[in-house]
Amino acid sequence: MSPFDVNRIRELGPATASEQGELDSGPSPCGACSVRHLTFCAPMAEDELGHVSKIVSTIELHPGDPLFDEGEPADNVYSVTAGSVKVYKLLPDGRRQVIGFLFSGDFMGLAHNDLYAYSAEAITHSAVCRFPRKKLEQLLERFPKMERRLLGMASHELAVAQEQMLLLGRKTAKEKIASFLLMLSKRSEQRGQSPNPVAVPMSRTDIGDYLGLTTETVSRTFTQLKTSNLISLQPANKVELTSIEALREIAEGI
Amino acid sequence: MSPFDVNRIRELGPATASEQGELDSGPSPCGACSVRHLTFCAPMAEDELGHVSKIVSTIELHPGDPLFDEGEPADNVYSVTAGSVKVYKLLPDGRRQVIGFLFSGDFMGLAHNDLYAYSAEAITHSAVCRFPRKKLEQLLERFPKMERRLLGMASHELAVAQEQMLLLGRKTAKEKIASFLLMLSKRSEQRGQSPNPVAVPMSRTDIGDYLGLTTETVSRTFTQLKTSNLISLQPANKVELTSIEALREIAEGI
DNA sequence: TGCCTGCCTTGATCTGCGTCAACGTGCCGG
DNA sequence: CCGGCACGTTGACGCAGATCAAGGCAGGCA
Repeated sequence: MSPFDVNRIRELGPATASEQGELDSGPSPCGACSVRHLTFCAPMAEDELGHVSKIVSTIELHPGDPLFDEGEPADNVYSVTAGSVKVYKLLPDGRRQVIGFLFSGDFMGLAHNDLYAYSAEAITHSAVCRFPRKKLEQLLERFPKMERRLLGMASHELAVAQEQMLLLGRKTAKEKIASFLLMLSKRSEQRGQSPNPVAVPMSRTDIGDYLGLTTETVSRTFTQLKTSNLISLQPANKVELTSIEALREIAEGI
Repeated sequence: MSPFDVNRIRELGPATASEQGELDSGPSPCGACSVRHLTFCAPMAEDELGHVSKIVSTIELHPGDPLFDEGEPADNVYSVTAGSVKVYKLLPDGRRQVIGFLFSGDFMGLAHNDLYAYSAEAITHSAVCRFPRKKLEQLLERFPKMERRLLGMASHELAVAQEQMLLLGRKTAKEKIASFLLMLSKRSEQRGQSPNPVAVPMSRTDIGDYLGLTTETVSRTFTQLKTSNLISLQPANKVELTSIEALREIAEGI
Protein backbone atom coordinates (compact mmCIF):
# COMPACT_ATOMS: atom_id res chain seq x y z
CA MET A 1 0.00 0.00 0.00
CA SER A 2 1.36 3.38 -0.98
CA PRO A 3 2.01 5.78 1.85
CA PHE A 4 -0.25 8.21 0.00
CA ASP A 5 -3.13 5.83 -0.39
CA VAL A 6 -6.30 7.65 0.50
CA ASN A 7 -7.69 4.77 2.54
CA ARG A 8 -4.57 4.65 4.61
CA ILE A 9 -4.90 8.35 5.34
CA ARG A 10 -8.38 7.78 6.62
CA GLU A 11 -7.09 5.02 8.82
CA LEU A 12 -4.32 7.10 10.31
CA GLY A 13 -4.68 9.06 13.45
CA PRO A 14 -3.44 12.58 12.90
CA ALA A 15 0.06 12.00 14.11
CA THR A 16 0.84 8.38 13.53
CA ALA A 17 2.31 8.87 10.10
CA SER A 18 5.77 7.40 9.82
CA GLU A 19 9.04 9.22 9.25
CA GLN A 20 8.48 8.87 5.51
CA GLY A 21 6.27 11.94 5.69
CA GLU A 22 2.85 10.44 5.30
CA LEU A 23 -0.40 12.18 5.79
CA ASP A 24 -1.70 13.48 9.04
CA SER A 25 -5.39 14.17 9.33
CA GLY A 26 -8.15 14.25 11.89
CA PRO A 27 -8.47 16.51 14.93
CA SER A 28 -4.76 17.12 15.36
CA PRO A 29 -3.10 15.71 18.41
CA CYS A 30 0.12 17.54 17.66
CA GLY A 31 1.84 15.28 20.15
CA ALA A 32 1.85 12.48 17.62
CA CYS A 33 2.90 14.62 14.64
CA SER A 34 5.75 12.80 12.96
CA VAL A 35 7.16 15.83 11.20
CA ARG A 36 7.00 18.24 14.12
CA HIS A 37 10.77 18.52 14.31
CA LEU A 38 10.71 20.00 10.80
CA THR A 39 7.99 22.58 11.47
CA PHE A 40 7.78 25.81 13.39
CA CYS A 41 6.15 23.80 16.20
CA ALA A 42 9.50 22.11 16.85
CA PRO A 43 10.52 24.17 19.91
CA MET A 44 7.28 23.47 21.76
CA ALA A 45 7.59 21.11 24.73
CA GLU A 46 5.35 18.07 24.92
CA ASP A 47 3.22 19.59 27.65
CA GLU A 48 2.73 22.79 25.66
CA LEU A 49 1.43 21.13 22.53
CA GLY A 50 -2.13 21.35 23.74
CA HIS A 51 -2.00 25.10 23.05
CA VAL A 52 -1.11 24.34 19.46
CA SER A 53 -3.63 21.54 18.98
CA LYS A 54 -6.33 23.86 20.24
CA ILE A 55 -5.98 26.32 17.36
CA VAL A 56 -4.96 24.05 14.51
CA SER A 57 -7.05 22.11 12.04
CA THR A 58 -5.73 19.64 9.52
CA ILE A 59 -6.67 19.62 5.87
CA GLU A 60 -6.26 16.89 3.32
CA LEU A 61 -5.50 17.96 -0.23
CA HIS A 62 -5.68 16.04 -3.48
CA PRO A 63 -3.55 16.75 -6.53
CA GLY A 64 -4.58 20.07 -8.02
CA ASP A 65 -6.59 21.21 -5.01
CA PRO A 66 -6.17 24.95 -4.44
CA LEU A 67 -5.47 26.10 -0.89
CA PHE A 68 -5.70 29.89 -1.30
CA ASP A 69 -5.23 32.48 -3.99
CA GLU A 70 -3.03 35.53 -4.31
CA GLY A 71 -4.92 38.62 -3.17
CA GLU A 72 -7.27 36.85 -0.76
CA PRO A 73 -7.32 38.00 2.87
CA ALA A 74 -4.49 36.14 4.58
CA ASP A 75 -6.52 34.75 7.46
CA ASN A 76 -4.52 31.57 7.94
CA VAL A 77 -0.98 30.33 8.06
CA TYR A 78 -0.36 26.79 6.84
CA SER A 79 2.24 24.20 7.64
CA VAL A 80 2.75 21.27 5.28
CA THR A 81 2.86 17.92 7.06
CA ALA A 82 2.81 15.55 4.08
CA GLY A 83 2.95 15.60 0.32
CA SER A 84 3.96 18.54 -1.85
CA VAL A 85 2.48 21.94 -2.56
CA LYS A 86 3.42 24.60 -5.07
CA VAL A 87 3.12 28.33 -4.51
CA TYR A 88 3.06 30.70 -7.45
CA LYS A 89 2.35 34.20 -8.68
CA LEU A 90 0.61 35.20 -11.89
CA LEU A 91 0.85 38.14 -14.25
CA PRO A 92 -2.45 39.46 -15.64
CA ASP A 93 -1.81 37.81 -19.01
CA GLY A 94 -1.33 34.41 -17.41
CA ARG A 95 2.45 34.19 -17.22
CA ARG A 96 3.24 32.22 -14.12
CA GLN A 97 6.18 32.06 -11.75
CA VAL A 98 6.33 29.21 -9.29
CA ILE A 99 8.13 30.73 -6.33
CA GLY A 100 8.46 27.55 -4.35
CA PHE A 101 7.74 23.88 -3.88
CA LEU A 102 6.79 23.03 -0.31
CA PHE A 103 7.21 19.73 1.53
CA SER A 104 6.76 18.48 5.09
CA GLY A 105 7.79 21.11 7.59
CA ASP A 106 7.49 24.09 5.25
CA PHE A 107 5.04 26.85 6.06
CA MET A 108 3.22 29.39 3.92
CA GLY A 109 0.92 32.33 4.23
CA LEU A 110 3.01 34.49 6.54
CA ALA A 111 1.88 37.66 4.73
CA HIS A 112 3.45 40.99 5.58
CA ASN A 113 0.28 42.84 4.73
CA ASP A 114 -3.15 41.33 5.05
CA LEU A 115 -3.36 39.62 1.69
CA TYR A 116 -1.72 36.47 0.41
CA ALA A 117 1.13 37.40 -1.92
CA TYR A 118 0.82 34.17 -3.88
CA SER A 119 -1.44 31.23 -4.61
CA ALA A 120 -0.98 27.73 -3.25
CA GLU A 121 -2.04 24.43 -4.77
CA ALA A 122 -1.38 20.79 -3.95
CA ILE A 123 0.84 18.86 -6.34
CA THR A 124 0.42 15.41 -4.79
CA HIS A 125 -1.93 14.04 -2.20
CA SER A 126 -0.97 16.18 0.79
CA ALA A 127 -1.85 17.28 4.29
CA VAL A 128 -1.48 20.72 5.82
CA CYS A 129 -2.18 22.20 9.23
CA ARG A 130 -4.16 25.42 9.24
CA PHE A 131 -3.49 28.07 11.88
CA PRO A 132 -5.87 31.03 12.13
CA ARG A 133 -3.55 33.97 11.88
CA LYS A 134 -4.81 35.93 14.88
CA LYS A 135 -4.67 32.92 17.13
CA LEU A 136 -1.22 32.01 15.90
CA GLU A 137 -0.04 35.53 16.66
CA GLN A 138 -1.35 35.21 20.20
CA LEU A 139 0.47 31.92 20.52
CA LEU A 140 3.69 33.48 19.26
CA GLU A 141 3.32 36.24 21.79
CA ARG A 142 3.03 33.70 24.55
CA PHE A 143 5.85 31.47 23.25
CA PRO A 144 8.72 33.61 21.98
CA LYS A 145 10.72 30.47 21.26
CA MET A 146 8.18 29.66 18.59
CA GLU A 147 8.58 33.14 17.16
CA ARG A 148 12.34 32.66 17.20
CA ARG A 149 11.96 29.41 15.32
CA LEU A 150 9.74 31.13 12.77
CA LEU A 151 12.33 33.89 12.33
CA GLY A 152 14.99 31.24 11.75
CA MET A 153 12.84 29.51 9.17
CA ALA A 154 11.95 32.79 7.46
CA SER A 155 15.57 33.80 7.20
CA HIS A 156 16.35 30.38 5.76
CA GLU A 157 13.56 30.90 3.24
CA LEU A 158 15.09 34.23 2.40
CA ALA A 159 18.47 32.63 1.69
CA VAL A 160 16.77 30.05 -0.52
CA ALA A 161 14.94 32.82 -2.38
CA GLN A 162 18.21 34.67 -2.94
CA GLU A 163 19.84 31.56 -4.31
CA GLN A 164 16.86 31.23 -6.64
CA MET A 165 17.35 34.82 -7.84
CA LEU A 166 20.91 33.93 -8.81
CA LEU A 167 19.55 30.94 -10.69
CA LEU A 168 16.81 32.88 -12.47
CA GLY A 169 18.93 35.86 -13.36
CA ARG A 170 22.24 34.31 -14.29
CA LYS A 171 22.14 30.58 -14.96
CA THR A 172 21.66 28.74 -18.26
CA ALA A 173 18.91 26.18 -18.81
CA LYS A 174 21.29 23.29 -18.16
CA GLU A 175 22.62 24.90 -14.98
CA LYS A 176 19.07 25.57 -13.83
CA ILE A 177 17.94 21.98 -14.26
CA ALA A 178 21.06 20.61 -12.57
CA SER A 179 20.60 23.01 -9.65
CA PHE A 180 16.95 22.07 -9.40
CA LEU A 181 17.60 18.34 -9.21
CA LEU A 182 20.32 18.79 -6.60
CA MET A 183 18.02 21.02 -4.55
CA LEU A 184 15.24 18.43 -4.65
CA SER A 185 17.69 15.73 -3.66
CA LYS A 186 19.08 17.72 -0.75
CA ARG A 187 15.65 18.64 0.56
CA SER A 188 14.49 15.07 0.23
CA GLU A 189 17.43 13.97 2.33
CA GLN A 190 16.68 16.63 4.96
CA ARG A 191 13.21 15.14 5.37
CA GLY A 192 14.68 11.70 5.77
CA GLN A 193 13.63 10.50 2.34
CA SER A 194 15.75 9.10 -0.45
CA PRO A 195 18.12 11.67 -1.94
CA ASN A 196 18.89 9.42 -4.88
CA PRO A 197 16.92 8.43 -6.82
CA VAL A 198 14.92 11.54 -6.03
CA ALA A 199 11.15 11.95 -6.37
CA VAL A 200 10.15 14.64 -8.87
CA PRO A 201 6.42 14.91 -8.32
CA MET A 202 5.79 18.13 -10.27
CA SER A 203 5.04 18.45 -13.97
CA ARG A 204 7.41 19.79 -16.62
CA THR A 205 5.25 22.89 -16.78
CA ASP A 206 5.65 23.49 -13.04
CA ILE A 207 9.39 22.96 -13.29
CA GLY A 208 9.57 25.39 -16.19
CA ASP A 209 7.53 27.97 -14.31
CA TYR A 210 9.86 27.55 -11.33
CA LEU A 211 13.05 27.93 -13.36
CA GLY A 212 11.93 30.59 -15.83
CA LEU A 213 11.88 28.17 -18.77
CA THR A 214 9.27 26.62 -21.07
CA THR A 215 8.20 23.00 -20.76
CA GLU A 216 9.89 22.28 -24.09
CA THR A 217 13.23 23.55 -22.82
CA VAL A 218 12.84 21.61 -19.57
CA SER A 219 12.12 18.46 -21.54
CA ARG A 220 15.01 18.97 -23.94
CA THR A 221 17.40 19.65 -21.07
CA PHE A 222 16.33 16.51 -19.22
CA THR A 223 16.97 14.60 -22.43
CA GLN A 224 20.38 16.22 -22.77
CA LEU A 225 21.38 15.30 -19.20
CA LYS A 226 20.07 11.79 -19.79
CA THR A 227 22.09 11.47 -22.99
CA SER A 228 25.20 12.66 -21.15
CA ASN A 229 24.58 9.90 -18.59
CA LEU A 230 24.26 12.38 -15.74
CA ILE A 231 20.74 11.35 -14.84
CA SER A 232 18.39 8.52 -15.62
CA LEU A 233 14.62 8.74 -15.62
CA GLN A 234 12.94 6.01 -13.62
CA PRO A 235 9.33 4.93 -13.20
CA ALA A 236 6.98 6.84 -10.89
CA ASN A 237 8.61 10.21 -11.54
CA LYS A 238 11.89 9.29 -9.93
CA VAL A 239 15.17 10.59 -11.27
CA GLU A 240 18.48 8.93 -10.54
CA LEU A 241 21.40 11.31 -10.30
CA THR A 242 24.14 9.23 -11.88
CA SER A 243 26.92 11.67 -11.14
CA ILE A 244 26.14 14.10 -8.39
CA GLU A 245 29.60 15.61 -8.59
CA ALA A 246 29.29 16.37 -12.30
CA LEU A 247 25.82 17.79 -11.75
CA ARG A 248 27.16 20.00 -9.00
CA GLU A 249 29.83 21.38 -11.30
CA ILE A 250 27.25 22.12 -13.95
CA ALA A 251 24.95 23.72 -11.39
CA GLU A 252 27.70 26.04 -10.17
CA GLY A 253 28.72 26.97 -13.70
CA ILE A 254 32.20 25.51 -13.30
CA MET B 1 25.97 71.50 0.57
CA SER B 2 24.94 68.00 -0.38
CA PRO B 3 23.54 65.86 2.39
CA PHE B 4 26.19 63.34 1.46
CA ASP B 5 29.09 65.73 1.67
CA VAL B 6 31.84 64.08 3.64
CA ASN B 7 32.61 67.16 5.71
CA ARG B 8 29.03 67.44 6.74
CA ILE B 9 29.07 63.85 7.90
CA ARG B 10 32.00 64.59 10.12
CA GLU B 11 30.11 67.52 11.56
CA LEU B 12 27.00 65.54 12.34
CA GLY B 13 26.41 63.92 15.62
CA PRO B 14 25.29 60.32 15.14
CA ALA B 15 21.60 60.95 15.28
CA THR B 16 21.04 64.45 14.17
CA ALA B 17 20.68 63.60 10.50
CA SER B 18 17.47 64.99 9.07
CA GLU B 19 14.52 63.05 7.69
CA GLN B 20 16.19 63.11 4.29
CA GLY B 21 18.19 60.08 5.40
CA GLU B 22 21.61 61.59 5.89
CA LEU B 23 24.55 59.95 7.50
CA ASP B 24 24.79 58.97 11.10
CA SER B 25 28.20 58.32 12.53
CA GLY B 26 30.09 58.51 15.80
CA PRO B 27 29.44 56.51 18.99
CA SER B 28 25.76 55.90 18.35
CA PRO B 29 23.30 57.54 20.65
CA CYS B 30 20.41 55.59 19.16
CA GLY B 31 18.05 58.04 20.83
CA ALA B 32 18.84 60.60 18.17
CA CYS B 33 18.73 58.21 15.21
CA SER B 34 16.56 59.85 12.60
CA VAL B 35 15.70 56.65 10.75
CA ARG B 36 14.95 54.52 13.79
CA HIS B 37 11.27 54.19 12.85
CA LEU B 38 12.38 52.41 9.68
CA THR B 39 14.75 49.94 11.35
CA PHE B 40 14.33 46.88 13.52
CA CYS B 41 15.04 49.14 16.49
CA ALA B 42 11.66 50.83 15.95
CA PRO B 43 9.75 49.03 18.72
CA MET B 44 12.27 49.92 21.40
CA ALA B 45 11.09 52.52 23.91
CA GLU B 46 13.22 55.60 24.51
CA ASP B 47 14.39 54.35 27.87
CA GLU B 48 15.43 51.00 26.40
CA LEU B 49 17.65 52.42 23.68
CA GLY B 50 20.67 52.34 25.93
CA HIS B 51 20.71 48.55 25.57
CA VAL B 52 20.97 49.00 21.84
CA SER B 53 23.55 51.77 21.89
CA LYS B 54 25.71 49.61 24.11
CA ILE B 55 26.22 46.92 21.49
CA VAL B 56 26.14 48.92 18.28
CA SER B 57 28.91 50.67 16.40
CA THR B 58 28.46 52.90 13.40
CA ILE B 59 30.46 52.63 10.23
CA GLU B 60 30.87 55.13 7.45
CA LEU B 61 31.21 53.76 3.95
CA HIS B 62 32.39 55.40 0.75
CA PRO B 63 31.27 54.40 -2.74
CA GLY B 64 32.67 50.97 -3.56
CA ASP B 65 33.66 50.11 0.01
CA PRO B 66 33.04 46.43 0.73
CA LEU B 67 31.29 45.57 3.98
CA PHE B 68 31.57 41.78 3.97
CA ASP B 69 31.91 38.94 1.49
CA GLU B 70 29.89 35.84 0.79
CA GLY B 71 31.28 32.90 2.71
CA GLU B 72 32.81 34.89 5.55
CA PRO B 73 31.74 34.05 9.11
CA ALA B 74 28.55 36.01 9.73
CA ASP B 75 29.63 37.66 12.95
CA ASN B 76 27.62 40.84 12.54
CA VAL B 77 24.23 42.05 11.48
CA TYR B 78 24.06 45.46 9.83
CA SER B 79 21.37 48.09 9.59
CA VAL B 80 21.64 50.80 6.95
CA THR B 81 21.03 54.28 8.33
CA ALA B 82 22.00 56.39 5.32
CA GLY B 83 23.03 56.02 1.69
CA SER B 84 22.68 52.90 -0.41
CA VAL B 85 24.27 49.48 -0.35
CA LYS B 86 24.10 46.59 -2.81
CA VAL B 87 24.17 42.93 -1.87
CA TYR B 88 25.09 40.32 -4.45
CA LYS B 89 26.08 36.74 -5.11
CA LEU B 90 28.71 35.51 -7.56
CA LEU B 91 29.16 32.38 -9.62
CA PRO B 92 32.71 30.99 -9.83
CA ASP B 93 33.13 32.35 -13.35
CA GLY B 94 32.24 35.88 -12.27
CA ARG B 95 28.60 36.07 -13.26
CA ARG B 96 26.92 38.27 -10.70
CA GLN B 97 23.40 38.57 -9.34
CA VAL B 98 22.54 41.62 -7.30
CA ILE B 99 19.92 40.33 -4.90
CA GLY B 100 19.04 43.66 -3.38
CA PHE B 101 19.62 47.36 -3.03
CA LEU B 102 19.46 48.52 0.58
CA PHE B 103 18.56 51.95 1.91
CA SER B 104 17.91 53.50 5.31
CA GLY B 105 16.13 51.07 7.59
CA ASP B 106 17.09 47.91 5.72
CA PHE B 107 19.15 45.28 7.47
CA MET B 108 21.50 42.59 6.20
CA GLY B 109 23.55 39.71 7.46
CA LEU B 110 20.85 37.70 9.18
CA ALA B 111 22.41 34.43 8.07
CA HIS B 112 20.61 31.15 8.69
CA ASN B 113 23.85 29.26 8.99
CA ASP B 114 27.07 30.86 10.20
CA LEU B 115 28.31 32.28 6.92
CA TYR B 116 27.17 35.29 4.94
CA ALA B 117 25.17 34.13 1.96
CA TYR B 118 26.10 37.19 -0.08
CA SER B 119 28.52 40.09 -0.33
CA ALA B 120 27.70 43.69 0.52
CA GLU B 121 29.22 46.86 -0.87
CA ALA B 122 28.38 50.56 -0.60
CA ILE B 123 27.01 52.26 -3.70
CA THR B 124 26.98 55.81 -2.40
CA HIS B 125 28.44 57.43 0.65
CA SER B 126 26.61 55.55 3.39
CA ALA B 127 26.36 54.76 7.07
CA VAL B 128 25.50 51.46 8.69
CA CYS B 129 25.12 50.27 12.26
CA ARG B 130 26.96 47.09 13.15
CA PHE B 131 25.48 44.66 15.69
CA PRO B 132 27.64 41.77 16.89
CA ARG B 133 25.46 38.78 16.21
CA LYS B 134 25.74 37.10 19.59
CA LYS B 135 24.95 40.28 21.43
CA LEU B 136 22.05 41.04 19.15
CA GLU B 137 20.65 37.58 19.81
CA GLN B 138 20.83 38.21 23.54
CA LEU B 139 19.03 41.49 23.01
CA LEU B 140 16.33 39.78 20.96
CA GLU B 141 15.87 37.25 23.72
CA ARG B 142 15.35 40.03 26.21
CA PHE B 143 13.08 42.09 23.93
CA PRO B 144 10.70 39.83 22.04
CA LYS B 145 9.05 42.87 20.47
CA MET B 146 12.30 43.48 18.63
CA GLU B 147 12.31 39.90 17.45
CA ARG B 148 8.72 40.31 16.32
CA ARG B 149 9.71 43.40 14.36
CA LEU B 150 12.56 41.49 12.76
CA LEU B 151 10.19 38.68 11.80
CA GLY B 152 7.87 41.22 10.21
CA MET B 153 10.73 42.77 8.27
CA ALA B 154 12.06 39.37 7.21
CA SER B 155 8.66 38.29 5.94
CA HIS B 156 8.41 41.56 4.06
CA GLU B 157 11.83 40.88 2.55
CA LEU B 158 10.58 37.46 1.57
CA ALA B 159 7.61 38.95 -0.26
CA VAL B 160 9.93 41.36 -2.07
CA ALA B 161 12.20 38.48 -3.03
CA GLN B 162 9.23 36.54 -4.40
CA GLU B 163 8.14 39.52 -6.47
CA GLN B 164 11.68 39.68 -7.80
CA MET B 165 11.53 36.01 -8.79
CA LEU B 166 8.45 36.77 -10.86
CA LEU B 167 10.35 39.61 -12.47
CA LEU B 168 13.48 37.57 -13.17
CA GLY B 169 11.68 34.50 -14.42
CA ARG B 170 8.84 35.93 -16.43
CA LYS B 171 9.18 39.60 -17.34
CA THR B 172 10.65 41.17 -20.49
CA ALA B 173 13.47 43.71 -20.38
CA LYS B 174 11.04 46.61 -20.72
CA GLU B 175 8.79 45.25 -17.98
CA LYS B 176 11.82 44.70 -15.74
CA ILE B 177 13.07 48.28 -16.10
CA ALA B 178 9.60 49.73 -15.56
CA SER B 179 9.13 47.58 -12.44
CA PHE B 180 12.55 48.59 -11.18
CA LEU B 181 11.91 52.31 -11.51
CA LEU B 182 8.52 52.04 -9.82
CA MET B 183 10.06 50.01 -6.99
CA LEU B 184 12.78 52.62 -6.45
CA SER B 185 10.18 55.36 -6.48
CA LYS B 186 7.95 53.60 -3.97
CA ARG B 187 10.81 52.83 -1.64
CA SER B 188 12.06 56.37 -1.88
CA GLU B 189 8.64 57.61 -0.86
CA GLN B 190 8.53 55.19 2.07
CA ARG B 191 11.73 56.74 3.39
CA GLY B 192 10.25 60.19 3.06
CA GLN B 193 12.30 61.11 0.00
CA SER B 194 11.14 62.27 -3.40
CA PRO B 195 9.31 59.53 -5.31
CA ASN B 196 9.48 61.54 -8.52
CA PRO B 197 11.96 62.39 -9.86
CA VAL B 198 13.59 59.38 -8.24
CA ALA B 199 17.28 59.00 -7.40
CA VAL B 200 18.95 56.11 -9.24
CA PRO B 201 22.34 55.96 -7.57
CA MET B 202 23.48 52.60 -8.95
CA SER B 203 25.32 51.98 -12.22
CA ARG B 204 23.83 50.41 -15.36
CA THR B 205 25.92 47.34 -14.61
CA ASP B 206 24.41 47.02 -11.13
CA ILE B 207 20.92 47.48 -12.53
CA GLY B 208 21.60 44.81 -15.14
CA ASP B 209 22.95 42.44 -12.52
CA TYR B 210 19.82 43.05 -10.45
CA LEU B 211 17.40 42.47 -13.32
CA GLY B 212 19.17 39.63 -15.10
CA LEU B 213 20.15 41.82 -18.07
CA THR B 214 23.35 43.21 -19.58
CA THR B 215 24.31 46.87 -19.26
CA GLU B 216 23.70 47.30 -22.98
CA THR B 217 20.13 46.08 -22.69
CA VAL B 218 19.54 48.28 -19.64
CA SER B 219 20.85 51.28 -21.53
CA ARG B 220 18.82 50.54 -24.65
CA THR B 221 15.67 50.05 -22.60
CA PHE B 222 16.15 53.35 -20.78
CA THR B 223 16.54 55.00 -24.17
CA GLN B 224 13.40 53.30 -25.39
CA LEU B 225 11.36 54.48 -22.38
CA LYS B 226 12.82 57.96 -22.82
CA THR B 227 11.87 57.99 -26.51
CA SER B 228 8.34 56.91 -25.60
CA ASN B 229 8.18 59.89 -23.21
CA LEU B 230 7.59 57.64 -20.21
CA ILE B 231 10.71 58.79 -18.36
CA SER B 232 13.21 61.58 -18.65
CA LEU B 233 16.80 61.38 -17.47
CA GLN B 234 17.83 64.32 -15.30
CA PRO B 235 21.15 65.47 -13.91
CA ALA B 236 22.67 63.80 -10.85
CA ASN B 237 21.28 60.36 -11.69
CA LYS B 238 17.68 61.36 -11.20
CA VAL B 239 14.94 59.91 -13.37
CA GLU B 240 11.60 61.57 -13.80
CA LEU B 241 8.71 59.18 -14.26
CA THR B 242 6.60 61.08 -16.75
CA SER B 243 3.69 58.69 -16.70
CA ILE B 244 3.59 56.50 -13.65
CA GLU B 245 0.33 54.95 -14.77
CA ALA B 246 1.72 53.89 -18.14
CA LEU B 247 4.85 52.56 -16.44
CA ARG B 248 2.72 50.56 -14.06
CA GLU B 249 0.86 48.96 -16.92
CA ILE B 250 4.10 48.04 -18.61
CA ALA B 251 5.51 46.68 -15.35
CA GLU B 252 2.49 44.43 -14.84
CA GLY B 253 2.60 43.21 -18.40
CA ILE B 254 -0.85 44.63 -19.21
C1' DT C 1 44.19 73.01 -20.95
C1' DG C 2 44.31 68.50 -22.26
C1' DC C 3 44.60 63.74 -21.30
C1' DC C 4 42.93 59.70 -19.08
C1' DT C 5 39.61 56.70 -17.14
C1' DG C 6 35.19 54.93 -16.14
C1' DC C 7 30.60 54.84 -17.43
C1' DC C 8 27.11 55.14 -20.80
C1' DT C 9 25.23 54.75 -25.43
C1' DT C 10 24.66 52.94 -29.93
C1' DG C 11 25.28 49.72 -33.82
C1' DA C 12 25.99 45.05 -35.99
C1' DT C 13 25.74 40.39 -35.44
C1' DC C 14 24.95 36.03 -33.05
C1' DT C 15 22.60 32.54 -30.28
C1' DG C 16 19.98 30.23 -26.50
C1' DC C 17 15.77 29.66 -25.67
C1' DG C 18 10.96 30.61 -27.00
C1' DT C 19 7.30 29.60 -30.24
C1' DC C 20 4.73 26.81 -33.19
C1' DA C 21 3.66 22.35 -34.61
C1' DA C 22 3.39 17.45 -34.64
C1' DC C 23 3.47 13.22 -32.52
C1' DG C 24 4.19 9.68 -28.77
C1' DT C 25 2.57 7.66 -24.39
C1' DG C 26 0.00 6.32 -20.49
C1' DC C 27 -4.12 6.62 -17.91
C1' DC C 28 -9.05 6.64 -17.29
C1' DG C 29 -13.82 5.94 -18.33
C1' DG C 30 -17.31 3.93 -21.06
C1' DC D 1 -11.00 -2.78 -25.88
C1' DC D 2 -11.01 1.63 -27.55
C1' DG D 3 -11.22 6.72 -27.65
C1' DG D 4 -10.00 10.86 -25.47
C1' DC D 5 -7.15 13.70 -22.88
C1' DA D 6 -3.32 15.38 -20.33
C1' DC D 7 1.37 15.33 -20.35
C1' DG D 8 5.89 14.67 -22.36
C1' DT D 9 9.07 14.66 -26.30
C1' DT D 10 11.05 16.15 -30.56
C1' DG D 11 11.73 19.08 -34.65
C1' DA D 12 11.82 23.53 -37.39
C1' DC D 13 12.11 28.18 -37.08
C1' DG D 14 12.15 32.98 -35.05
C1' DC D 15 13.39 36.54 -31.94
C1' DA D 16 14.68 39.02 -27.54
C1' DG D 17 18.44 39.90 -25.59
C1' DA D 18 23.56 38.65 -25.42
C1' DT D 19 27.90 39.53 -27.44
C1' DC D 20 31.30 42.07 -29.84
C1' DA D 21 32.83 46.51 -31.18
C1' DA D 22 33.19 51.42 -31.45
C1' DG D 23 32.65 55.90 -29.84
C1' DG D 24 30.69 59.68 -26.69
C1' DC D 25 30.88 62.22 -22.50
C1' DA D 26 31.95 63.93 -17.93
C1' DG D 27 34.90 64.25 -13.99
C1' DG D 28 39.65 64.12 -12.02
C1' DC D 29 44.27 65.26 -12.24
C1' DA D 30 48.81 67.12 -13.87
